Amino acid sequence: MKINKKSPLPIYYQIQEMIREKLENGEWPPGYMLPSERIFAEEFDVSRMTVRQAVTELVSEQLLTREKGKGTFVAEPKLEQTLQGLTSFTEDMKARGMKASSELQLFQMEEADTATARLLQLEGRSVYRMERLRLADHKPMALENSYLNADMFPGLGEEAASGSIYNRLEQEYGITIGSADQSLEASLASEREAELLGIVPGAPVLLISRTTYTAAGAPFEHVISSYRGDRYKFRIHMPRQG
Amino acid sequence: MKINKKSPLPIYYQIQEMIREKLENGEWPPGYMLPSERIFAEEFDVSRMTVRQAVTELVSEQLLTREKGKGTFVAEPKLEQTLQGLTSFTEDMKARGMKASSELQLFQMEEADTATARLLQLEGRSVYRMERLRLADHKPMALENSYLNADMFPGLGEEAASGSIYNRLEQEYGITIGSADQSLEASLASEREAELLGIVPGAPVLLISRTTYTAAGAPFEHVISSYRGDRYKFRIHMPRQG
DNA sequence: AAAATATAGTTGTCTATACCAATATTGTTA
DNA sequence: TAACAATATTGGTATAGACAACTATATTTT
Repeated sequence: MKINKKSPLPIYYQIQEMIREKLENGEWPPGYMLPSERIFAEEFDVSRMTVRQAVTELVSEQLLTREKGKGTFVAEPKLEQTLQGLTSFTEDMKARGMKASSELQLFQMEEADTATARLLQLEGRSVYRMERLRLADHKPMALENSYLNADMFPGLGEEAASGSIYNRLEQEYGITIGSADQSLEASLASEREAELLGIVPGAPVLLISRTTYTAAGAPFEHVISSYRGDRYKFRIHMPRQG
Repeated sequence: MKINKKSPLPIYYQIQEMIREKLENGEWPPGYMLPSERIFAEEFDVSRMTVRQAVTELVSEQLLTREKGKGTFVAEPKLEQTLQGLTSFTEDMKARGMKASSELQLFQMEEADTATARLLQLEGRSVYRMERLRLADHKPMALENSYLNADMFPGLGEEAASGSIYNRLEQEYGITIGSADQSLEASLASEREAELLGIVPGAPVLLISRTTYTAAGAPFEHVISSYRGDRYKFRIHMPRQG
């Protein structure tokens, strides 16, 4: 509960981070009333406007809510959080109360086809291709084909397929994951898909295609997954207007 | 380009709305550099901080971007906008460059089944049910079944099925559309679906299920749509971490 | 006891100013 | 002309204070 006025970090930012930490570690639970702006200002010996600047951003992130005449309160958890962590099969299954695992079917470097090269904006045409059978509670759920821009991740080995690949890309290759485009369509299982997924050819599958971008806007990954139609529903919450 | 200092509306809000209007009518296109905060302040004869308050919110909405030492600029259109207006079939098709139309198959008041009653949190069990065949460029695209809470919209007639039903609900019944939950899954066309959609039974269809809530959080509509798998892809952009 | 009133505390809005940091522009020099 | 330096402009941070609008509580009046 201290700030450093001589830090190069802005005061409002220090206060903001302090509050954020209280929220994250649960010290200030949903519904909790924060100290008033004047109390904050006095405690830190800063102007009230500086406190307001710290709080305003957290309010716009919907972590806090302000009520005129009453106070500032910790917001209820956003339903919107369903959107986050959704890229990861592991996270997705965890949220559904299932245990995720996978069987590596294939890992190799290869020449990208035209569509993939275009999506990944490839200079050269080398991609890592990774095919994994995704299991939920040890039962087949999806067949996933990933294509990674090989130029961006030199020396990536087969062991990357196990564990959290995103963490590794962020830590070892210094990228920051930004946004993603996804498309979903209904299709029928091919022979190979059917065999691996344990369904009959022609059974319905949900085809999910995703392109993931770095925070800088560079596409680095393209994934095409076939989910068993009888086991998987894609859920999404749309905050406003739809 | 005027503000009214004696209006009960806050000055920062008036400035904000003025800017918003310039953005919406295209007077200030993407990339356009806004007058500097000091210019604004002088022009309106207000404090620079007041101008900043107006701009800050628009920046947090990603309609504007600020660059230190350079200026404040109109942001490029958000890809995220694909999320908005997505509830409406008409809007969706328009965004895809196609013309939407529909054929009303059924409109009646009926008793809700258990699942629908639960989703809509019905007191009574009356719902309007509306079945519409949705066409894009005059070709069948989806079969849509809507269930509306009848208690909330007394006297709704068959003519509601044509035109923008959301506008009507907002204007005549005073609701404000808030959020929505959607789920997507792959399935196979039933006999009836196949006939209306012009495909063979067992062809892949994308089942989209949506529950729409008012801004106050009350569910008022549940829609189940079957989209032709060969003609429709559901696209979504996930801003961060997604 | 109930109703009206005062009071204190909260966020909301706004001012006028000051200085900092990053960038763009202009002027000067080699 | 090119490189460098000075200046101007822009947004970023921060202050100290003021009054308004709203809420809750305490007090007084009826």
